[in-house]
Order: sequence, then C-alpha cells, then structure tokens
Amino acid sequence: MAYRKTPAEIGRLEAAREHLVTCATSVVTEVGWAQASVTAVADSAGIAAGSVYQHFASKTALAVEVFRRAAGREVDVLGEVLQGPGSPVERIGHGVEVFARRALENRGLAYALLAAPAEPAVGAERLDFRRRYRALFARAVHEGIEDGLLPAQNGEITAAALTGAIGEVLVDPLDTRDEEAAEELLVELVAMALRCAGAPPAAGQP
Amino acid sequence: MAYRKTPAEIGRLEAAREHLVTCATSVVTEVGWAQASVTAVADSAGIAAGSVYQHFASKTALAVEVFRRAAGREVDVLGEVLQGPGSPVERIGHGVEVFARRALENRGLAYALLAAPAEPAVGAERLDFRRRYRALFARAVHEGIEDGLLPAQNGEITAAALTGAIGEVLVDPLDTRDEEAAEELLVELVAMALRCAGAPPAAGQP
DNA sequence: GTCTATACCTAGATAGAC
DNA sequence: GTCTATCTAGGTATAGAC
Repeated sequence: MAYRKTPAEIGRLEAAREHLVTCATSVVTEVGWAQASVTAVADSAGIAAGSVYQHFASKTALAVEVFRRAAGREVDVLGEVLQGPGSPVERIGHGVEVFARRALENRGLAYALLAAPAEPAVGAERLDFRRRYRALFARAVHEGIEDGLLPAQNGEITAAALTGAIGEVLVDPLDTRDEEAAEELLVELVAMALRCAGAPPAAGQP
Repeated sequence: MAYRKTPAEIGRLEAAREHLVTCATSVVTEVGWAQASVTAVADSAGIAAGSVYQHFASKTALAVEVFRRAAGREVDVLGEVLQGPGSPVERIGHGVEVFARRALENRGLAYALLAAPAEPAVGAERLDFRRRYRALFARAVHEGIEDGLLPAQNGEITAAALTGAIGEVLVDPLDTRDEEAAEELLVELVAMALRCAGAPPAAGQP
C-alpha cells in the first residue's frame, strides 16, 4: 500500500473523470438537465450509478462542472473575437456571428447553456455566464462610442440586448431547415445587432 | 340529492377555484415554480393539500392555468398598445415601455413568466407566450416598413430581439434601486428598441 | 475501485372518515 | 366537499461484497 498514488494511477483517475464529464455533457446536450439523472449519465459512461460518487461529491457538483466547461469554451471563443483585431463595430458584428453560428451548429448544447430548465446551482452558473458574455459585448460597445463609431448609449443595456436577442432567436428556432436559411438568419442577426448598437447602415450591410 | 347543481353551488365552486388560482399565482410570484408545491399552494389558499384535486386534475394542470391567466393579461395589454393609435414607431416605443414598466412593477411575476425554472408543460406555455409577444411586435415592425418609417429588415428577428432583450434586461436586474434609476432604464430600453428596429434617432429621443 | 442492492427522502396523488 | 393519513414513484446517495 503506497503512501502516494503513482502517476499512472492518477492518470487513470483523471481520465475516468474526464470521460464522465464528457459523457455527462453529451447526455445533457441530448436530453437536457432535468432528464440527465445520475443513472442516465452513468449508463452513458459505462459505469454504475454508485461509481459516479467516486469522482463527484454530488450530482450537483457534476452538473456545475459540466456547465463550467462548456460555458468556459464559449466565453473564450467570444472573448478572442471581441478583443481581437478590427474596429469595435467589425468585432461586434463578427462576435454575434460567431456566437450564433456555434449555437446553431450545436443547438442542444446552446439550449442547455442558455435556457434549459435546470437546478438552482446550474441556474446560478448560467447567470454568471450571461454576465461574462454581456461584459465582453459591453466593452466593445464602449470602445465603439469612444472611437466615435457608435452613438452615446448605455453600453450595458445594449450588451444585454444582444445576448438576449441572440438567445431568443436561437432557442426558439425560426426557420433554419436548410443551410441557406441558416446563413440568411445569421446575416439578419448581424444586421439587427449593428442597428441595435447604433452603427450606421453603411458598407458591409446590403 | 339534486340532479343538477344549483346556481349558488356552482358559484361557490367557481369562487373556490378562482381563489385557488389567485393564491397559486401569488405563491409562484413569491417563490417560483419549483418551490410552489401543492402543499404550499394549498396552505396559501387555506385548504388541505388533497382538496386541490377537487378543482384540478393535477398539479401541472393548475400550473398551466396560473401561467395562462397571467400571460394572457400581459399579451392583452401589449396588444392594445401595439395595435392602438399612433405611428408604428411610436407604438413600438410605447409597447416596449409598457412591457418593461409592468415587469418592473411586478418583477416576481415577470420572472415567473419569462425565465424561472419550470416543469415542461409550463415551459411549453412560455414558448407560446413569447411567440405571441413576438407576433405582436413583428406586426408593428412590418407596418413601420410598409409606411417607410423603418428600413427593410426581417421583422420576425427584430421582434424576437426586442422580447429577448427586454427579458434579459429585466430578469438580471442591472440597477433599479431607486425610482430614478428605473426610469432611466426605461428610457434607455426604449431608445435601444428603436435603434434595433432601425428608427432614425430623431425627435423624442434626447 | 467498482459493482449490486438498498436505504431514504421528497413530492404528487389517493382513500376513506367525517 | 373537505379533511387526515397514507400510498407510491422517482431519484439521490450510501453500505458492503468482490
């Protein structure tokens, strides 16, 4: 009986935990939080329900971990776009497009992150998630105002509007049956976002 | 034993049912759907838990009734504003203001209608509720386009954006501590909405 | 460490007395 | 018709064998 775990042991445990998180994410993506029971998740990962508690103290802890992983990825991607190169207005338009495109490509996950019924702990994470999104947009809006590209406005409200608007459009799918309709939706969304921020309807928007 | 209930009997039953719906609405407003157990609602109405089932076949049926009543009132109010007198642009601005003001005045109910975690049946009602809101806004936007007051755009997306934006702003309260801040929020919301619809930032908006 | 079996709790729904 | 008491189902978490 060793005093410490060997690197190999630690590695296997880590891998098992990762696998569990991955499978749980899939289950949530497919059936939502409410239907993602410990049994269902364990089945998906190929282990017994009881074994889940070797890796997480509670179902809630697992759910929070799943949410944080997925939400963190989205925030990172949006952050890179919104704080990257280009004018503030260009970045806002691009950010909206990236946000929406990723959500359309994985709508189950987007719904889970944005709106699906969930336990309180996950709801709290979601609030934080949306705040981070808003903060990113708000910063870009403020830069646009400083640069004289956008009219004076409450940037926090505009940022909240952008996240709310995109979420609303994505969660209750309008019509995205084919590829073409989806692309059209993206174009309209970006145009709406730029109007919302007060960008003059000039070049780049037909 | 009468073959039919007397009018008085029917009246008393109706009244009891109404009372139950009213109390349930209060409970939901205060603690949300998740915490509004049959027991809690029955206590609030001053009856035993079992008696609830004299009026509703299930907890779900009661919840749906509560949602429909409250949501219906909001849709009616918004509909009157959006289909009332004034130019389409004026009506949109006024509609947003009314929507937001009512939500701010009864934030618990607004949260319950727009975002609070709820069982699937209530979620379905909520979807329908948002669709009706969107349809009302979309119609006004289309009228604005026809009248040459608004630029060409996908009215459905703009309408979705307006409901999503207002919901987002109201649900995660920015800063509405005092009366003044709340009024300022309303002004900014309306300005954002008009920008979003593409109304020229002319008279009426400082 | 992982399994099986089970304890336990919450909450919706029902039965029968009054 | 309304009450009290109870039944039941679903799901989290734990105990103990292997």
